[in-house]
Amino acid sequence: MYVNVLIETRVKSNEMTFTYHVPLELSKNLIGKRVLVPFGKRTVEAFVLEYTDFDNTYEVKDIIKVVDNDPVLNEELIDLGKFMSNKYLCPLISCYQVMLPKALKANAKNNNQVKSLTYVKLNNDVSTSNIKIKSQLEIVNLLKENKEVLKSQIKSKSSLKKLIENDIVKEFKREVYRNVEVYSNHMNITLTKDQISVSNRIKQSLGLEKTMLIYGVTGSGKTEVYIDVVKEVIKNNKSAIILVPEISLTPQITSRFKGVFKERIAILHSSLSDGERYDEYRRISRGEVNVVIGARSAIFAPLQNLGIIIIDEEHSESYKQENNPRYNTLDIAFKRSKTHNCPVVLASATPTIESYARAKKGYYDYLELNKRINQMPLPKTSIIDMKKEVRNGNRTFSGELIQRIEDRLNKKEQVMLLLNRRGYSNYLMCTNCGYVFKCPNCDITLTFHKTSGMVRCHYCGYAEVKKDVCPSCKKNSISQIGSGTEKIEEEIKKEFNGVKVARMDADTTSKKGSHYQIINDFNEGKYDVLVGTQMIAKGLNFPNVTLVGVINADQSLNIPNFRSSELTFSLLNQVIGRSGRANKKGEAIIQTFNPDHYSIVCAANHDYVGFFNHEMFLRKKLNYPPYCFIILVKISSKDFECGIKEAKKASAFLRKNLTDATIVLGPSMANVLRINNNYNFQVILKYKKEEKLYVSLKELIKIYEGNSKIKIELDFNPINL
DNA sequence: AGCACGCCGACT
DNA sequence: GTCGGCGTGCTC
Repeated sequence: MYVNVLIETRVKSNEMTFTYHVPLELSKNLIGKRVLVPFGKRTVEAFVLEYTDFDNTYEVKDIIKVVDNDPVLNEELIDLGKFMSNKYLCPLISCYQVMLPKALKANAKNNNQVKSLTYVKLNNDVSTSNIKIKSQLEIVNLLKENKEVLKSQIKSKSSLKKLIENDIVKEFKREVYRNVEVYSNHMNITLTKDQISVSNRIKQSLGLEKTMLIYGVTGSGKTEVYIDVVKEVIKNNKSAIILVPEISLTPQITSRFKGVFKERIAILHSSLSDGERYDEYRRISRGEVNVVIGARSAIFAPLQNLGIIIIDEEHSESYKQENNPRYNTLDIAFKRSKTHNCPVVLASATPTIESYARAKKGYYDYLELNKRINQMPLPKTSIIDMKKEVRNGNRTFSGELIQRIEDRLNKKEQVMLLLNRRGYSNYLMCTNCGYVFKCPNCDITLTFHKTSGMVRCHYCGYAEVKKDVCPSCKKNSISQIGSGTEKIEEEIKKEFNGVKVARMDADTTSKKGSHYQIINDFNEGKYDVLVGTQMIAKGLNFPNVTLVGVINADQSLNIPNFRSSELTFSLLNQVIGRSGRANKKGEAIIQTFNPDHYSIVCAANHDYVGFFNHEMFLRKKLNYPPYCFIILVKISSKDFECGIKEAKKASAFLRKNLTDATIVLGPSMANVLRINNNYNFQVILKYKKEEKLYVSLKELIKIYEGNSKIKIELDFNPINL
């Protein structure tokens, strides 16, 4: 018997498999299992994809052993991998690897991470009557009473050892799951009329392959609707996947689900250890849970009998994987929805332009939650023109923001301040000669990390000790340019004597549990002000927050990306929504140098539709999605000249081979030309319908396969453009 | 990833 | 001539 297996290696074609012979004693149900095979001079793990006939064109080797008792890839996942590989033209093996937790990937070193505990019990075949020693008798009596006892609970180790040696006591191992600590919070909540009507609409669609979009303003209680619908799904003996962006996978939301679904839920978030993740995954694949809540990769959870897929904050960029395979979670959700005949529910206060457009066109069912559950109006929001403030000498905080913060401090209410720039990490410049510290390998300024005293490159990882003397003019005049969250924290403390400030960004939340700690402490009123990056904008619910301040709304507006307005609108909308969530009226202040920009004005007016219409007008005019699809063809090389030459060839090839229905732009230099000493060029394809697309792209990939000087990569509907 | 193969410069 | 540098291609 012979099988085709998939090996992690840079082979010619994306789907190339290798054929092995299966020794008779190993030969049952190998599909989807991992096997150990000799490969060249190495021994590697491989996924078995299919049975095949003997092939005499090359010498076929034997499988060494079968790694798994149960398949790690079921039929649906095998199929899903092929679908992804075809859709994104990426290596098939990468699709399978991304679906699985580390412990189940096909890996060179096979580290099975099943945790087990050792128990002891009496050997019933051996008499205990001639035991005289007191400590041994105690153990025997204990085992007579309790049958099975954890080995570590028995105090007299030497006596136990003796009993085991004499075959009176047997020890055995039992598999256990690691104890994943999840806070559980059960609230009895009565749904509002609006929530019930949305919930009912979804329930009516269970069992159908369709997509529904909930446009729900911040604080409209989407979580309750999810819980209500999932309860119904479970009643029908089906299962549910709920996806949330990683940063909003906080205890505030997960504990709500845990409180309702108890041990029937698996929670997959990034702070799980590899072992914990493996345990959660096994619980899912064994059918011990029927609800999975997690970030992007949870879309691959091998639940049988899926009844619904809910994608919360569907606009979030985190649903697109930014390295190979560059999949979009929504695509995978639609595919699984088709397989299982179940609805996909997308929800957001700021749906992507594409999703809302599809809902308007009737491709998606449109549902709306347009009122806050507390019946309060959305926060009154003012826009502050920072150009005027700077003229008055207010560089960081406007007079109005200072005055409002003071007011809240007096009232013992809380304030959140958003600055979408991580930490203090800004670039360093010599104020004498203008020298800027740059990475030697990339065209990127180095960012300063105060904790380690190092400057780092966020693209290639290069790091060096921060210098105090300018390498160019030798003057002692290096200064940090711009302000990050840490600087805001400092300045707030300077401005208000005795104010208690917490900061939440990538630097303060790297430790396990610190995220929860900050949220919890702020919630309990241990701090007056919470300063943070976009991390604080999503999903959090603090009843006592009545003021939200955006320090610099232009940060995301100025990035060179056709989605920058959408991003800005969405971020502002989300963070404003953190204000006034309970019974106190909320307020928000946006500081900006572009007070007339439509994304800022619309965000302040809570006007999604206004924003949508304006943005659609521009997208149509400039021919961007949803009026077309975009594919980014990335061409990179260590050699600048070679890169340009091949990028030109690639664009010429595409112009020649694609029809006139496709616009081929470029080649041009990538946003950051040089990363890790690789020069990056790009060709952009815009099309509505292109029948020769896949044929031509496959051919293009083929031209460069095995070319070690040039790397070519495709990004379907890129988010960074 | 690791190893063989092969093509070209330096040197006993 | 021959040793060895490393770029290139292959592994069922």
